[in-house]
Amino acid sequence: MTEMSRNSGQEGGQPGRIGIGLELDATHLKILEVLRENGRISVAALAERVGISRANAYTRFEALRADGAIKRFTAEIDHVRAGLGITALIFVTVRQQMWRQFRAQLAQMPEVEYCAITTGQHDAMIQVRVTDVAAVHAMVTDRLANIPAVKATETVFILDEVLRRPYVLPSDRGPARSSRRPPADPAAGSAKSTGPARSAGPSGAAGPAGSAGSTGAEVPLGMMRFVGAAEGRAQLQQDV
Amino acid sequence: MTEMSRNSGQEGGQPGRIGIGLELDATHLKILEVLRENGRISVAALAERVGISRANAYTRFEALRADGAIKRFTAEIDHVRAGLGITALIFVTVRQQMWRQFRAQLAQMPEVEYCAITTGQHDAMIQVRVTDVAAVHAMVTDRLANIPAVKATETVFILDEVLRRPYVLPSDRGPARSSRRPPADPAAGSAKSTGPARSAGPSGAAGPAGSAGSTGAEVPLGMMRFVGAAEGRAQLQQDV
DNA sequence: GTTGAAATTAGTACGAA
DNA sequence: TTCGTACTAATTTCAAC
Repeated sequence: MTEMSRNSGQEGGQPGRIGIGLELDATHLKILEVLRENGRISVAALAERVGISRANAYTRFEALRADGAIKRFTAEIDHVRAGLGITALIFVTVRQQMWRQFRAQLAQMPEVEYCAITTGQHDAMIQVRVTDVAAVHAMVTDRLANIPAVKATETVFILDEVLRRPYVLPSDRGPARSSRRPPADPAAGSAKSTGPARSAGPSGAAGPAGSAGSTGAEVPLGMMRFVGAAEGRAQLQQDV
Repeated sequence: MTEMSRNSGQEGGQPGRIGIGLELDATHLKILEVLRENGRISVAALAERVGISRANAYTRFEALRADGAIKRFTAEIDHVRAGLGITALIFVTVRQQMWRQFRAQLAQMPEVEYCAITTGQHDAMIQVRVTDVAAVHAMVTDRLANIPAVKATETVFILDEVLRRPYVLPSDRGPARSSRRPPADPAAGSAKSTGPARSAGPSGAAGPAGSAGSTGAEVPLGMMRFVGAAEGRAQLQQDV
């Protein structure tokens, strides 16, 4: 039930046409802005905060949900408090003919919180949350490695999560536009920055810590270093 | 009063010791389980679904929030629908004396949805959502590259987000070590409005009564390939 | 798209098991 | 602690403007 798909789950859209089942105006975005920071706000309070009538707020609220612009409401849980103190990223190289199998296996792994298919050196990145480092090891060697679709993995620990915004919205950038200079934030109730100081290894099990290293290569200004796609799947990174 | 005005800071914690202000029992986890899939469920419905009284549910609900186990409630938004069709990961190498500056600059970038400090070749990974590919380029070259703290970057595009779970919980893993077992998701009442906007569907089947689980901790750290700091990324191929 | 009133529900308090 | 109930305040719905 946590599956996602490229088209982001259409409901009101016609086949063959990705996208707009509902034209989102500034008010819609404002609603989303409030809702992403306080998913439990009452519609009445929401209306007041957005500056519209309650009935209007109800209508739009329902429309956003029915349209799929709001996918669901969720509680952000402190995973450390919940007993999952270790977070790791596993970069996976997948045999290109076995994507389906790979995805199917992923669904069987409850410790996986997020998985994205990427360009670059690897094919996918998965984020896992577990109780201890040993569990990461078990996950990688016992489970991932046993999937034929998995050709190679590379694991990295997360030492701290500096920032997590509920969901980025275009309004954060001012008038929804492309790449140009962002004007000042309007009424963007800027996301309260996630508190720092949450280490991934309070139990001392932080694994290979430290990142003293430097790869040396200075960034060549004006030149962005895109990593090419691995083996026959790419096509997203020109336009630079 | 559904405002999130409650302070999410410590309340039950003693000074000098960050840690368990609240012992989470199976009921607490069950509450979290429901809440992460339907953050707008009413406490009454939550109580029914968890199998406790309404008063008890209110008490625990507030305790979880005050304790910080629940950090906040948020709406998951379809970023494509919202106008942000491009997602990218930027791996950043940071000059080690300038972390503070780096973090400060991050807060100024609204397109950043997530940032984690990692072990491995790079020091941080940031996830950005923008309208188009050019915006990624602008972001990396105009903004990131201008931060003195940033020594180098590496960018990768996300082609598809295969799965995102609201938040992983220990109960997902069941009591014992995991094998291959589907989590048996008891479909959340996230469907369309079935009555009041905050309802979650009455008395769904109780979820899997998983208890606090621990993954087998006696796995010897062996052949897993942890990426150390600053080691070159030369070797990529390795069958685990 | 807005306001106002009715019906329902949510949140709180308190005694009992 | 947890439950059950009664009471008060708030929310949602539905009407008319």
